[in-house]
Amino acid sequence: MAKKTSTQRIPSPYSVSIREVAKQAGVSVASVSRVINNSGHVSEKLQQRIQAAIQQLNYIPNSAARALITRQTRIIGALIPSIAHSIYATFIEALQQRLNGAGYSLVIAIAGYDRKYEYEEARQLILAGAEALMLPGEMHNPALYRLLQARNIPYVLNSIFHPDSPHPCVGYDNKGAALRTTNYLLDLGHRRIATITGYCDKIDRFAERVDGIRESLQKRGCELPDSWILQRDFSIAEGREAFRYLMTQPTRPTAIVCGNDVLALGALFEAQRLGVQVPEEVSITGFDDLEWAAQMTPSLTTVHIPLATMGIRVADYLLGRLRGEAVPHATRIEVDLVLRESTGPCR
Amino acid sequence: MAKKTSTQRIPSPYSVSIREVAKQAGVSVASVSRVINNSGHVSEKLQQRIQAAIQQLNYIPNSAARALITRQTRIIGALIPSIAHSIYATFIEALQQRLNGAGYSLVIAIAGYDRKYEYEEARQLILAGAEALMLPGEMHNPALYRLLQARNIPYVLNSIFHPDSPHPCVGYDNKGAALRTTNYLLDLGHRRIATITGYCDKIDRFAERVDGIRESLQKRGCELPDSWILQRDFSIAEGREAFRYLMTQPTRPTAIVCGNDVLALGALFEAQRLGVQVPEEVSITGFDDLEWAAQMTPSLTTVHIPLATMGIRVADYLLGRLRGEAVPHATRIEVDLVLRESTGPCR
DNA sequence: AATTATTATGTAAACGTTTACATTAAAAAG
DNA sequence: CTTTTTAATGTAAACGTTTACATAATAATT
Repeated sequence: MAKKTSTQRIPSPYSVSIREVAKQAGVSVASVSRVINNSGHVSEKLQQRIQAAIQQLNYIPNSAARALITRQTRIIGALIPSIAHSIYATFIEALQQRLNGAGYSLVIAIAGYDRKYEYEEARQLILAGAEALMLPGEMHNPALYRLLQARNIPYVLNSIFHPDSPHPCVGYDNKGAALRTTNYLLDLGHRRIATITGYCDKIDRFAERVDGIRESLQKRGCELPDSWILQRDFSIAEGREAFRYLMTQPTRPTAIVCGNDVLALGALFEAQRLGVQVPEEVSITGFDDLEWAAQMTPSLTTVHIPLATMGIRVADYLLGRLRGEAVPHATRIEVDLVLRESTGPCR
Repeated sequence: MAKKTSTQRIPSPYSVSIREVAKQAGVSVASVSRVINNSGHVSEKLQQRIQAAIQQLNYIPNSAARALITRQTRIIGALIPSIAHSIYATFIEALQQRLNGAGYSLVIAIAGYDRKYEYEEARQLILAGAEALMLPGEMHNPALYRLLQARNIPYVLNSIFHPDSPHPCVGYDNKGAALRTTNYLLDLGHRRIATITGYCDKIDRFAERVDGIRESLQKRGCELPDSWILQRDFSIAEGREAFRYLMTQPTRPTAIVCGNDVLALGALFEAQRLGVQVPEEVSITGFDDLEWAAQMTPSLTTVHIPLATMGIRVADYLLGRLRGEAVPHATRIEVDLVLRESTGPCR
């Protein structure tokens, strides 16, 4: 009776290993490795033979084996709330470009706005081998911070500037920017100012922006009533709805500070539909300076964020940490209020 | 004289290996492994002890070691031309969600519009361990196709539907959609039709859309003069410029088919600036149906693409291939012309 | 020419998992 | 109470690299 055939590991058919390259070139695996990583100590002659073999066999080193021995996956993870609006696009593009240039790959995880879910995504990122992480804002699951600490994983927060926080960050002063925006509207004579913004309890950056508006108003003896803080998901439709609501109230604001450009765009679109003149009847400001902000009619007064710069700074921070260099704990990105047509003096 | 201290490999300080978990739980590494992968054959009692040890030590398996032995990195790569405009956002988000659900990570590489550079990015992706790849459109470096073939890496093209091509794809019929759009304009009485679109030699999807316009016109005895095919980078500013150019010509088109929504948005913005009435003086159509297309005034007649569906189908194709299942060679995504306010009868 | 310093090349031991196979323990059948 | 079957657990060999160390070859010095 024939014995049952023992299952045997079937090698992946098309994989070429360093050993085959070495055999083809008639050298040792060590020399091949040295050529791949050009760590020197290989004669010109051998180098050529090995390069030829690599070409011939279409050899690409196995990343897993490499990562295992060097303890470097060369993967960096980024947690993003959403990419549904292009807010993050330029930023991520710059970040990725910079990381690629340094031989790292960026893995993006879309975390949504739930802290529990975000934690799971972060875990996945680490499981996937991420050596460092980028996180949006400061409000995260404490378990996530503990995990990063425990595993000694470099990370950096983006889009905020909190120099006194224990967590490193690269970003801008949300409160200050909103404060300046509101000051500008006050200077134009506006006193009744409302805000259409994101959910402050979920996204700290919106909370900070509201704080800035409130502080600016209070310093001039004005107030920001709770009923004029309209918190919405950020979509154009929600911005439109919120604007319509404000316009149907007995007392209307003369100026609206929007938490971001998407909401501002909604407000502008709805103003157009309702025949509300901007800026004559109501001034509108945004935050982000997305591409169309400058292009539409009326063009949008908004806070410009140098997103590409922020991407580069984030990359440099993480790369610096991974190289063991000294890096600044908090990096400030300067933002500017760009004055355009959507704001004007209060009538 | 003391001998020079020999360099020794310094183990990463905070990494916890499966061996430590095994020791902590008082079991063998095999049992720990079985629990991690819940491959069964482990008693309730041991399972609990092991889970406790994992929790206690905050153990996360080493992805590299795992990938090395299983030959699975669980990484899928996506080549994206650009994320500067949110065109890809919804698509990628859906794709990523689906892949994550199946335990895979998505690595995105921004490839730009240069085929040589794209090849390098693809190589990087494979070097990073990507088991499968998604590529936009069909026009790629032949070397890239050879590489994929040689290494037997599953891949799929997106945003096109070429059932007769040797390459698998998930996407829509660009030519057909443009043809239908143009037919609709012809039905409205338009005869002088121009197009503002992307660079056809770089991006096949734009070329196909132009083909569709041309074929539609020819069938009705009309023509698309070369001077009315305006190829631009896609930005709002370029769309504005192209529209202005068309409006200053001795003979104006009465309708403009734009290659995508961003260019259409530019045209609409410029029309507003110039005081050109849309659709009374000129009808404008887009392609993509981005969020604001429905929201602005006038709202934009455009081709709606179910991007989330496409993302899911792409994910399912690649996951199917990786599981060795039979998968459809070409999957068609149905697109619809959405009629809105930016188009009307020719005067 | 002999010795020493330098450089090139090779050998083999890790890295942290998974898993085939061996062994042991428990349950079922005789 | 054996014997057989089934399930639980352990042992050790891979996986494809990198790199410390050993050795061989070459160049520089005496």
